Amino acid sequence: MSTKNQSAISPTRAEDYPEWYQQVVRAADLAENSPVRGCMVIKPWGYSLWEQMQRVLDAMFKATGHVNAYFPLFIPMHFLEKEAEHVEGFAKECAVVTHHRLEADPQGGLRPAGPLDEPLVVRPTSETIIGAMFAKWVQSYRDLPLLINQWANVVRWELRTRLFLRTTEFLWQEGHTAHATAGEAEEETARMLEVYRTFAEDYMAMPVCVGEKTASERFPGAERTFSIEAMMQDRKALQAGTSHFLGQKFARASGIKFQTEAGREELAWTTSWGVSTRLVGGLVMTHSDDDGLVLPPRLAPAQVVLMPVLHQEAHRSAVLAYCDRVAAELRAQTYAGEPVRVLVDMRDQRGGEKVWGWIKKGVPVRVEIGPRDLAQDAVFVGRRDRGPKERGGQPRAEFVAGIGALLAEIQDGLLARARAFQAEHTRILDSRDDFYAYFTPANAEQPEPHGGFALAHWNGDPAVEAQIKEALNVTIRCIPLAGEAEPGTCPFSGQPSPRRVVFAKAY
RNA sequence: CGGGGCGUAGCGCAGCCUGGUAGCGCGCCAGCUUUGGGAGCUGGAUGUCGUGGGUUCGAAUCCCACCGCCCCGACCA
Repeated sequence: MSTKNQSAISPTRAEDYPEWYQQVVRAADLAENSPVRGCMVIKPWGYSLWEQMQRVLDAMFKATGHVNAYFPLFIPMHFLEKEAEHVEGFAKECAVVTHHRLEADPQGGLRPAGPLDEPLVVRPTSETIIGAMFAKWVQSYRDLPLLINQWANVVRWELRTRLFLRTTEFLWQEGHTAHATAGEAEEETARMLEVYRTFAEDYMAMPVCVGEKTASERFPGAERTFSIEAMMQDRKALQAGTSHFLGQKFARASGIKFQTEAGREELAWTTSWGVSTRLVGGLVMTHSDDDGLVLPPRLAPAQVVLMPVLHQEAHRSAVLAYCDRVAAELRAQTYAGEPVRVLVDMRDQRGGEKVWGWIKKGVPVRVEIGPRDLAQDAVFVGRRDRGPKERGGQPRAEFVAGIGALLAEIQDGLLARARAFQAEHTRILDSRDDFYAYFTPANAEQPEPHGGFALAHWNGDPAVEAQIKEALNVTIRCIPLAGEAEPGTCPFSGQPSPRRVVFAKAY
């Protein structure tokens, strides 16, 4: 087969962005749809990517004083009823278990038997059950702060799903903490938001806007919700992580009380924060190109893949030995304080197929090693952040010694490119007309990529927010925390505005 | 749940308008050839044409209902 496709992924981003996303996920073998509607099977390459994320985040949580625990999947239904806003927010999307036994039915199938006294809700999030446990664990101010995280699956019965971005069941971590004072809980909320920002930018190479949510976008039951918002290549915003200051609402609902040093009984102040497998989707849509996935080195399950060229039997053992040597030398090198992750692809497959396979899987550095390289003590190197044809020979020792720097260069390059993209599609807008024009595609039938982030003034009125959402499907992604608050005039209401907020279409 | 598109071999699709008993590409299997590159040739295996009903001598094709998938909305991490 001759090479006729210009790119490995079809359609391209420009042709059909949603379809491109699905094809990238598939071509990289990250995940596929399951027999159960809305759920996904995460395949080994996708899961190892999630494992990399888990590993880094888990270390960051531990470094900030948190410990892991595990709470049950099932929540007694009446627990959900404890916090009014929380019920309202999640009731619609809860899966409910009502039976505990199956028996044969007359048609030869199975039917549920043994109804439960009280139905169990499959956790959509664990505030309520963790709150119930915290209430038992917290007696004294000496028990605070209580800093717990759990890695778990949760279920939210969504109407519309997309691999990684929104699935019925997804994997995540949820941190839950209890504190003696509002100030400490607010500090915790900010601290974890900063952990997420660091992770997104330094590891995922995904620049984010950090800010607070408006009331309408707030977590059900939270007093304040903060998020990191990233821009995907179709210029839509992706909420990539959230951190909530829950005030005393859940403490009141669950009875998390403690005695102060003075002997008074007080309600604790709680927080919760989480990121999910949605981050994988965000990673895909931030860096990938029309040839498939592009992984930032710090999270790539394999940072370098070695592909021995084994055409002639006569050279086979020598090439393999050389390959092993290069692999060992690379593994002895470090990048970002860790040994370089090297994978040797020994599969009996045609060279071109193998190369394209790893391009589509996004491995940062590809190395082809054949007899010719061996003879010259060299390697043949390709970078995922460059074109597939842009590759060349290099002395072995030089390549090995420079691998850490090369990976750093790729990582930094991806972040810089993503930052430039975000900056390019962020506008300061001061008139209603400009705003509407910015978010209206020229061709409504086949909308071309348009819009982005708009920094505009807002008077703080939810009605104004709702009206914009209604008209343009554009929402306030966050009220940015960074930078000086610059007062101005809300172009939608003509009223004064304390500062600019970030508007965008969102996932 | 509304609007649009689509369910035919493992994957991607043609065939449907104008009914006659299923085809292409890739993949897979075998053999030979090739080898710094998503290989070439030859041969081969693989389909209750989403499900159920109807019309008909005959349905992938026409009609009805249902199910599922994708996109755009409503809802959401």
